[in-house]
Amino acid sequence: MIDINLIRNNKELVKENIKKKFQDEKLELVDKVLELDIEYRNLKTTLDDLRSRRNKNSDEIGALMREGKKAEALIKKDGVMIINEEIKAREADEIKYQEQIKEIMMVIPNIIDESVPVGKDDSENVEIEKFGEPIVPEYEIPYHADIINALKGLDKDAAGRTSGNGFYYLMGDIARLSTAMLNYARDYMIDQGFIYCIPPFMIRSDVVNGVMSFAEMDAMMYKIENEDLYLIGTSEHSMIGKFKGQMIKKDELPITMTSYSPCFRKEVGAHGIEERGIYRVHQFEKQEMIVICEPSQSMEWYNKMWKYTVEIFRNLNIPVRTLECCSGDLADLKVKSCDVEAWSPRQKKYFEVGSCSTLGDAQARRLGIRIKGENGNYYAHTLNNTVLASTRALIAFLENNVNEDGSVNIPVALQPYMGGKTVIGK
RNA sequence: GGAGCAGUACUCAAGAGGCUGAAGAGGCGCCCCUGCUAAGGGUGUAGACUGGGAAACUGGUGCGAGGGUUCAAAUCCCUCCUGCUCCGCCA
Repeated sequence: MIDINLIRNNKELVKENIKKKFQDEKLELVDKVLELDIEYRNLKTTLDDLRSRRNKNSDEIGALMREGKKAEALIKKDGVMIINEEIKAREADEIKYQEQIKEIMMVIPNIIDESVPVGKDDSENVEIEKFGEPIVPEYEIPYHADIINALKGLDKDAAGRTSGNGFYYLMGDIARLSTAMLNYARDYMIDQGFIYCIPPFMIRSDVVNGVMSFAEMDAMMYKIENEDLYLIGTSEHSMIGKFKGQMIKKDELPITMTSYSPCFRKEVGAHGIEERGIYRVHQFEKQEMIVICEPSQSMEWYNKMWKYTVEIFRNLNIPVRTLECCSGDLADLKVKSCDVEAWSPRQKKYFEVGSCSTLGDAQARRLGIRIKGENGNYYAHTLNNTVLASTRALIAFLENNVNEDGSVNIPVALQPYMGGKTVIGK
């Protein structure tokens, strides 16, 4: 959500930005919202004036009553009632304008950073940098579910019976490996000075509405029956929600936190749950990082944040690359975003394991996350990034560390979390 | 889950239909005193969101959230949320 003042002062910039994102159908909204804004402000002036008169008259009635001049007070009362009727008649419009303006402001995309490449969709995302050699070994790398099955680490049949398609039992060394990676990632972030946090795994609807659109909610969130509670799709939801409506003091910034949570996703839509593996599932676990900082520092943090993820994956012996989201693929709230992708020696291509974003002040404006400044308050900048998501990381890890005989090497970084084992499945 | 009490600005806190956008205090600014470290005296100041205005300034909203009653609500009524105390239940 951008500041409406930006549209008032520089609507060409806003329109230019919309064009860059190939959302030309939204261009007319800019003029529409300006018109509504003018009408709203005119009406507000009229109504405020009426309210002012009501308040003044009411005060006078109070004064008359104290003096015991009841008759005069009664006459004034009638006058106020007329004013009140006038207010009532127009108040609905005032609310209507406000709602219409907000509705439009919610869909006008955030101004993207000038460094973001212009492109229509994800096919035009730009590779920035490769880390590690994308090696394809002599031997064939099996499908990840087969690697896991060979190690007796997966039971999807049983999960199908207990919970349905899209769920899984991880077992034995594979389950341990999944937790080991999460714990390693957590400790790595703690070492970077991030505060570890275990947030609520369910949030109320007002928080959900603050962090995503209705369409997104519908496609992702599981609702608890008869409760105003939703299972989180990522801990970003409860972590950013933590600061909803808060005024943050300067000396508390930057807030850097790393959170663990299970993530629950309906995955309704284009891809759905269609696989026998664990690539796209209803439930996984994730270590996440969020930063809330001064506007001037957000770009610096953005660049630090994706590098943390790269470093973690490199320490797990997984080649990765960073892929910059082009303008058309960038979600409306985001200023700049990149995916960290892991190398798949089986598919001989990279696949997404994490996503790092700076939202500028758009999310903070929407949620009311402000910084107390010396000369007035202002919105903070918010950022989030995947540290490590269990299932995706597991796939990447297994494909890059599996040996020809089906055993899997455990890199040094992970060994303390695997009871000292250097290899599993031998 | 049941009962009782409470929620006021950055913090603590007074207010119990009109004279309250909110006393008082902490905090913060300035000045003074004292001088081995933590305090004393004086004085000033602010406060959230927003409309108009170049500005001075001037309106509106805002006392946990949302409704209602009233000419007028922090104050009365309803619903919800949160906290505390007691009881019940339970890793």
